[in-house]
Amino acid sequence: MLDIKFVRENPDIVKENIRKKFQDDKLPLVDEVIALDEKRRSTQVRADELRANRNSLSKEIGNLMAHGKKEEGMALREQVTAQAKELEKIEKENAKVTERVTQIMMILPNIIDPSVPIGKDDSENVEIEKFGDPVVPEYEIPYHTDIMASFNGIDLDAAGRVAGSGFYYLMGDIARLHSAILTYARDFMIDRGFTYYIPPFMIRSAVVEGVMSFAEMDAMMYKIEGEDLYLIGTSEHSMIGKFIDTFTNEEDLPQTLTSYSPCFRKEKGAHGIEERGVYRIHQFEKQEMIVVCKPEDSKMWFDKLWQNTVDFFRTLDIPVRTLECCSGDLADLKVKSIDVEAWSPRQKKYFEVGSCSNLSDAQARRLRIRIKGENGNYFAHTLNNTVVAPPRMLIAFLENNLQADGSVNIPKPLRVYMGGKDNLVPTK
RNA sequence: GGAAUGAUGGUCGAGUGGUUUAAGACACCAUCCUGCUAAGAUGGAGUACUUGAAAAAGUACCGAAGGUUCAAAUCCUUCUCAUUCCGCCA
Repeated sequence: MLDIKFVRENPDIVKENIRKKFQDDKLPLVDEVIALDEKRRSTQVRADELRANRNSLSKEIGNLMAHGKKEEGMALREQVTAQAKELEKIEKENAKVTERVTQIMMILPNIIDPSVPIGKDDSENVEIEKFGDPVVPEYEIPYHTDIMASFNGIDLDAAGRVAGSGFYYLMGDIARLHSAILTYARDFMIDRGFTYYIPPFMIRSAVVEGVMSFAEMDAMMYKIEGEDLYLIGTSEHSMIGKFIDTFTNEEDLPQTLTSYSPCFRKEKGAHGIEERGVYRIHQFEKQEMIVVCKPEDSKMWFDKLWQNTVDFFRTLDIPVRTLECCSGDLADLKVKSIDVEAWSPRQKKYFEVGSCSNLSDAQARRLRIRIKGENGNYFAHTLNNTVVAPPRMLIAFLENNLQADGSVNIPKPLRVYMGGKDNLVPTK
């Protein structure tokens, strides 16, 4: 969400930005919102005048009544009643205009960072850097569910009967590996100075509506029947929700937080063949990082955040690359976003395992996340990034650590969480 | 889940329809004054929007949203949260 004052003073920048994002249908909204805003301000001035008049007359009525001058009081009362109609009309008009202004401001995209590559859709995203060699071994890498099955580690049939498609049972060493990765990720981020959080896994509709659009909400969120509660789609929802309508003291910044949560997503829409198994599912777990910082620090934090994920995957011997979202693929609230993708030796390509976003002050303005500063108050900058999200991450882990004999290497940092084992041997 | 009580500024706390411009205290900031582990005096200080070059002014905000009224912190309705008691429970 942009600052209406910025739009008023820089309509050309706002329009140019819309063009860069290939959303030309939104161009007329800029002039519309500027005109509406002007109208809103003029009606507010009139309404304030009327209210000021009413306040002073009411006070006089009070005085007159107190001194027993009933008739004079009644006369004034009629005056106030007379202008009440105009006030009501103006208030209604003002509310209507304000609603439309807010509506437009919600869909005007944030000004993208100058470094963002221009492109229409995800096909024009740009690879930034590769970390580690994307090796394709000579032996065949089976589909990830088959690798898991060789350890007796997955039961999708039973999950289908019990909960439907998009759910899974993980068992034995594979389940333990899943937990080990999350615990390692937690400690990895704590060691880098982040504060560990376990947030609420359900949130109210008011918070949901704050952190996402209605369309996203419909496509993602599970609602609890008979309650005003939704299952979170990511811990970002409850972590950012924590800051809604708050002031944070400048000296308490930056807030560098790492949160664990299960995530629940409807995943409405069609899925390709490579999304079978535990790639795209209704329930997964995620270690996330959230940063709330001063505006001048957000670029620096953005680079630190995605670097954390890259480092994490590299300690587990998984080759990754960073892929920058082009202008057309960038969500409207974001100024810049980089996906971390892991190498799949089976598919011989990279696939998304994390997403790092800088929202500048757009999310903060929308949710009134403010900083109390020495020289006045201002909106914070917010960022979020995935540390790791198994079981999808297990796909990359198993494919990259699979040996010719079907066993799976446990990289050194993970062994302490796996009972000291340095490899897993298939049961069949 | 049932019942009772409550929610007021940075903190405590007064306020049951009209000199409330939210009293008072504590904490805070500025200035002044005073020779002693600091006290005192005066003043200032919230958030948002609007008008204005500025000084300043106006409006709204007493948990939230509605309502009644010329006028609401105060009355009415709904909701949220907290505390206590009972019940249930890992």
